[in-house]
Amino acid sequence: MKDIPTKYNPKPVEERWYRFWEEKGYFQAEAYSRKKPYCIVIPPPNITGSLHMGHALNNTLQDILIRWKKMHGDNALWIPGVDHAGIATQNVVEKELAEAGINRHQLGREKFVEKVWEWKEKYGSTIINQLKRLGCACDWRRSRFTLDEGCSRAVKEEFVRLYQEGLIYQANYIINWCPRCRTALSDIEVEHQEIKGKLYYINYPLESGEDQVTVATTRPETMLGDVAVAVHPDDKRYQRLIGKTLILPLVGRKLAIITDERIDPSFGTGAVKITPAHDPDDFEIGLKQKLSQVVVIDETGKMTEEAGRYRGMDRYQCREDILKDLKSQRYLVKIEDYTCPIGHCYRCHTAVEPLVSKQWFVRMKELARPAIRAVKSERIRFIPERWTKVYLNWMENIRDWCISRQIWWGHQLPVWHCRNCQHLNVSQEEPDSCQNCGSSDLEQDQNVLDTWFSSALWPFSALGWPDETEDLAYFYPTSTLVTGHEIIYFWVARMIMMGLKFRGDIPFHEVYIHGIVRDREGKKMSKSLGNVIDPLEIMEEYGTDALRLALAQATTLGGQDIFLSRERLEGTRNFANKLWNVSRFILLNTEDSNFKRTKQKDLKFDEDDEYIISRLNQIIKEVTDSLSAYKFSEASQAVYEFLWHEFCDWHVELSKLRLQEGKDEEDRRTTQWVLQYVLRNVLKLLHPYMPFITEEIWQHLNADKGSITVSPWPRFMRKRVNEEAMEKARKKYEVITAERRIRSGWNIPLRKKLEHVIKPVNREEKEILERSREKFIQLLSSSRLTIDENYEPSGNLVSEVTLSGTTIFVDLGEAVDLEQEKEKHRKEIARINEALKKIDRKLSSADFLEKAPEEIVEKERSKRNEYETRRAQLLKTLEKIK
RNA sequence: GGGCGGUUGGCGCAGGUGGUUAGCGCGUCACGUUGACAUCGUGAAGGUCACAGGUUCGAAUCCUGUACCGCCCA
Repeated sequence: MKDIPTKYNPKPVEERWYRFWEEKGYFQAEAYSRKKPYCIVIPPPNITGSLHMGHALNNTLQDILIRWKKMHGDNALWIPGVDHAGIATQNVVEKELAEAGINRHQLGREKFVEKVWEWKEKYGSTIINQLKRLGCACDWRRSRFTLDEGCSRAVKEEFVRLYQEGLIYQANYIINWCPRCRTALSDIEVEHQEIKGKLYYINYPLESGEDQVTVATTRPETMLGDVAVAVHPDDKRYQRLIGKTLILPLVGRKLAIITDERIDPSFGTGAVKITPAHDPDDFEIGLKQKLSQVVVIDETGKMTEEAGRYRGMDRYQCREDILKDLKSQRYLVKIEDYTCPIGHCYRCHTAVEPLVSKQWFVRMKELARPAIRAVKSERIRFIPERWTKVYLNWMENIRDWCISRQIWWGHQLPVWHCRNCQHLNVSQEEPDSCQNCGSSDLEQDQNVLDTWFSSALWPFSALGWPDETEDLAYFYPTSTLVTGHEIIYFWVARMIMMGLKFRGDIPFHEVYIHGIVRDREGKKMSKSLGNVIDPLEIMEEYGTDALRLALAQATTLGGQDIFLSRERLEGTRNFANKLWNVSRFILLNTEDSNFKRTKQKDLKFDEDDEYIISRLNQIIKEVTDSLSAYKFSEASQAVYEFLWHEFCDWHVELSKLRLQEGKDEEDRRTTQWVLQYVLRNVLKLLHPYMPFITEEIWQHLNADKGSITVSPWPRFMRKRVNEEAMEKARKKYEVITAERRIRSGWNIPLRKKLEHVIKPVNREEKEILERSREKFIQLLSSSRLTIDENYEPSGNLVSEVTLSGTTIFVDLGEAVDLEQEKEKHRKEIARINEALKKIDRKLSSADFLEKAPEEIVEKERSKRNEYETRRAQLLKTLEKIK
């Protein structure tokens, strides 16, 4: 303990204490406790993932809540786990195979899935280990995987029940198809990006040859699948043509000119080609008007047989060829620049192709209804509140959910097709024979389910569902969900729907939505932009606690996006070092005391003690209140300010004199006790944010077993807040600050001792200052100190005045030019005059006196008095300067 | 096109329910190596709170509109 280094070194500390916590089982929670449950389920990171800043933020906030609640006395459980991430994981393994020159089809489904499991065993725990480095207090015994045995049963249960209730159906419908991943995607898995493209105007001649219609399109290659041309029914330009027939250029197909309300007359020419097989809007129109669907692009993005001589061509190459042909045959009228949103696969960013395909869907309206109610009735609360609207807006316009994916990694549908009678056998276990015809010629559906279909169950599947476990009974509904706004639709909404559906209860009470981590320029951090700040690198360089504190401090109540920079991290690292060093000081100066055995009644607190204990209590309240309201930043800021700028800057400095041995033993013991008392409480308040350094110091302080992790959270004690003592102490600190302004103004270093005269503004202040005479002599570096209410300044004196009007004079000894001193005072007087004018304006307004609350008026009056007193002092001093 | 946010000193941000001498961190300037800490200390400079109206005794804070920036949905 004697050789505590002057610099905090995070690395060994972090390794040591995380192991210790795990070994002691501090993160474990059981259902049988009589304590209040507090439960968070982790937003399961993707098994292919590696910790990025978004994870770091998300999990830091959860860890803060868990650690705080645990100290607060709740039975806090944080359930960890990972997500099997169907498409993403399959992509990763396929890529690996491709390097060896193999594709999954050569391997076959079974072998491929085996390979993915192997991959999972090998790399799937990367992110878990990174979460441990971050300090996460998860109950790792309970770690779950969305594809483990229990979750798989849960998914089957979910599917079968929804199917039996008619909420799952199979249909031929236009869906979003990723030609690279070769699978269907749900609507929200498509990201729209504005792409600079062209708008092509093409002439479609009338069958009669007497006229033509110009249509505008951004995707000319889809014209091969055109089955009609549509205009708005009220569009005057086309009235005479409605019902007539056009000939599709290059193809020769006959197209009817139809009308539809959905056509926007201001787009292009107001006449739109209709391609039901390749455009979602056209698909709807096609259904309504019973048009045929001509499929011209296949699942690989190539042109089909229907495309005639363009068959087999890539969709983009086909576009070029079509344009060339249209041009040479004089059908192409003009080309305009046009920017339009193009859907891209959220996993691989390939442009999505709308395709008609047979897929499985969940009927959402009925599931959404109770989920809307749960939020509207405030049984579930979003924080910040504004996300409620975002959630409701989506839920109220919800569309059916395409849940089947044409990949191999995931939950295969519990559906068996009868090859004999085509009956669909839907059941948890594989049936021996068809329930309809008894045939044993069955084949399981090849599709797997959307990963979110299993994530939707997470808050209860992670607690044991479909079994009715004690955990489920005790911890469900969970308490808080912490996540980013980008997955409100994907995950939050679906958990609410499924929770209500299968548990008859909400999955969580509160949803805390935090911002997205962005770089200095406000861009979202991403590998492709090369602007990532790697949290692992940061932990290495600045320490985990510094990273955590920086992230927590960067959050706002409004859930604004977060900007992270190295400067900010330097700041929190420095703070950790400050904490380290003040602890070092206290440890070195309290070695001969015993905090635990000291009784408060044997101590003698002075004003400075009262001040710091009062402030500590206010901070305890502030931190506790802030955390209760998810004000992560405010809470940490409060301790930060308190520790550094009140405790270190003032109290510790004032303590130094009192720690001298052989002077006043009682005072010395008191000082030691207060230093430890404040430090211990500060460590606790900081522990949720900075678990490692606080544990390290805590262990030094206690030098015995136990852990700060399970120490009780500080309690706010109103009676320890002594307003009067705080007021008095502040008066003292102001005098010292005033003297420092003098030194700074005249460039006098502290090492040079000076003669000081303090002229207290009144008897009361005189008493306060007298009591701290010794402390003043030390802090002011005074060779002689006079405190005199009736002091009449003379000689080469410079001075400063406090807010209340107490003046401190310093004799500069030799003759100095006092012009700048006079100017300073004049300026100050002028400033006071301005302030007084403003106050007088208020106080002379009848309206103000009449309508403003009495206490506000009173405040203005006392402000006025203070200003006047101060001005009087300044004027008096000014007069004496010659 | 609809919706949601943002606009406060050079930079990044705080400032629920109106009354503060408008705060904080970084940066800047000056001084400083007093054994906890130079990852430090002391002091200082720097803001018509985007703009225009309105409500009010009183607006950074509430209302309306405008401008610019960002995000989401269609």
